[in-house]
Amino acid sequence: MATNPPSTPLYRRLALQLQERIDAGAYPAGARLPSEPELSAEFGVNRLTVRQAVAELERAAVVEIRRGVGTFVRPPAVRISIAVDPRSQRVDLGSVHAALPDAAGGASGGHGEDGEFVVGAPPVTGSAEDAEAARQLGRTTAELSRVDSVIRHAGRPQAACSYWVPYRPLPAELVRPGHPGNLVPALARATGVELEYDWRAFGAVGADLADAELLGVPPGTALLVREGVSCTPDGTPALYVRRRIDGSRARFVLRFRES
Amino acid sequence: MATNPPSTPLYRRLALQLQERIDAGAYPAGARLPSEPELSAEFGVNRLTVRQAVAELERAAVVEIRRGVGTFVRPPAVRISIAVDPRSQRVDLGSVHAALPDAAGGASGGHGEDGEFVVGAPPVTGSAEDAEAARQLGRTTAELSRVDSVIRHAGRPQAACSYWVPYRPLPAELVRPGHPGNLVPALARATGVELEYDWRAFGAVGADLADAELLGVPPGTALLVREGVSCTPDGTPALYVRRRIDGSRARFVLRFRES
DNA sequence: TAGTGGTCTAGACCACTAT
DNA sequence: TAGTGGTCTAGACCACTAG
Repeated sequence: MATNPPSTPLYRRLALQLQERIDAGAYPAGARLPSEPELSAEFGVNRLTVRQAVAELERAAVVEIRRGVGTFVRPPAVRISIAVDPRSQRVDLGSVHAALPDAAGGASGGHGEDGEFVVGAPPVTGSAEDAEAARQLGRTTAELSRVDSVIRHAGRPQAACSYWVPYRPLPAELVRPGHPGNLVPALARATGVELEYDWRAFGAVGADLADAELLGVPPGTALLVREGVSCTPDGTPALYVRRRIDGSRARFVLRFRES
Repeated sequence: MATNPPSTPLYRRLALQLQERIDAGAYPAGARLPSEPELSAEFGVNRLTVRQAVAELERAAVVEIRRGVGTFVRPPAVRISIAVDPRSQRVDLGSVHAALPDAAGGASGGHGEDGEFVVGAPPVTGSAEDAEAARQLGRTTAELSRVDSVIRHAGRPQAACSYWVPYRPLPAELVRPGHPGNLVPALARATGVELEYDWRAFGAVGADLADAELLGVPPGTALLVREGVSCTPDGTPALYVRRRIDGSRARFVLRFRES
């Protein structure tokens, strides 16, 4: 890179230069960046340094790396907007199910693979997630059942979901890997309770290795987390749910004005 | 690592092994992991491979790397809960300002540095963010002013904020790097309008290089994004705001039940 | 000063995608 | 097959933190 390190590491200066080129339109949206050996030669740095720079841009969702093909400038994010009615209290509105059909997906899609699919019913152990669920439901982990699922749409996994209920055992057919449709109503039926919102929270977290695998994204990808407790009409906590959604593909919207 | 690659790369298998040890309590929360040379020797792999594994765990918020000190298992996330009243329509509720005083920060804190600080008023160009703001406000970029700020608390930057208003120029003192307190009311006063929510959305994104710098986190860190439009009582869009908050430090909560 | 993580290089080989 | 990105090694030097 010619100049001396002004304390900023080489790979970051390289990333900034590439970012500048993209912002300036030298590499427009959809365009392929020069290959790693080409960048390596142009800037006079090792290929690994190039990779480190490009990896940062990928994590910032600036470029998309396609193995065996090249690295491409991402077009402006097109994200599914999932409506959350701030006033509605019943049922699990704002769910990914409700929103996905309206998705303005660029790629065609059209598979028989859409829907929610159980991926397993892991035992509730003392893991951090399980402990949190127990705390939220005011139970011990021994009283809880857990179901994990994936919601697929347009041929891609879009959301990873985990549900905890203070009820066990769950019916075998509900828990068998397959596609029982929307899990929240199914769980409500199975446990014999009516569900309404208690609270929901939005957070962000880097994908851990398991979620990365489930969602088909690199570990560390920014995920939007929507978690919360639903309860029976008398206020008894009856469901803790935690959904992880690829942040570059979806967002939740609250509208405050009529019309 | 002894065995042959079962198609899963070495560094990921290493990451999984470390994750297992952490889950099993071999490295409890707060404990220091073996140093990179130690892990390198123990598993018989190159130090760079170790680093790649540990870097994944860091991005998944499993460990925290402290330069010159070591790598430590992160304790269960303690995140600020920022309340969003789903029914309230006036003012900028759910703001970071309102929530920060209640923060259950483990570290002491107690600095005179808390508050919102203007970091600049960059010209509104054709950047992707500026274009989005113009679209949301129904204006051209030439009509907009922009202010960027950082909200600091407990000695740390907690949120990066950008505001766009269809009004220019803004008063110089509002835009001068410093600490004008809460910017939303200040902007409302400066532009002479009353603000109420139109909509707010929650998303997640990896920190780009600029936000990483502002927030003091590694690029690619999962950020919680809260964006939206506020308008005048007659429905004219008057403010587009976009806040980025370190996802491991905060979340937004909507409560649906009274009490 | 000793030990930790951070950066960078050179070179090798592999896996995937397109043609 | 040729070209792309993915993984891994060996070794060097630097920057930061603690005692």
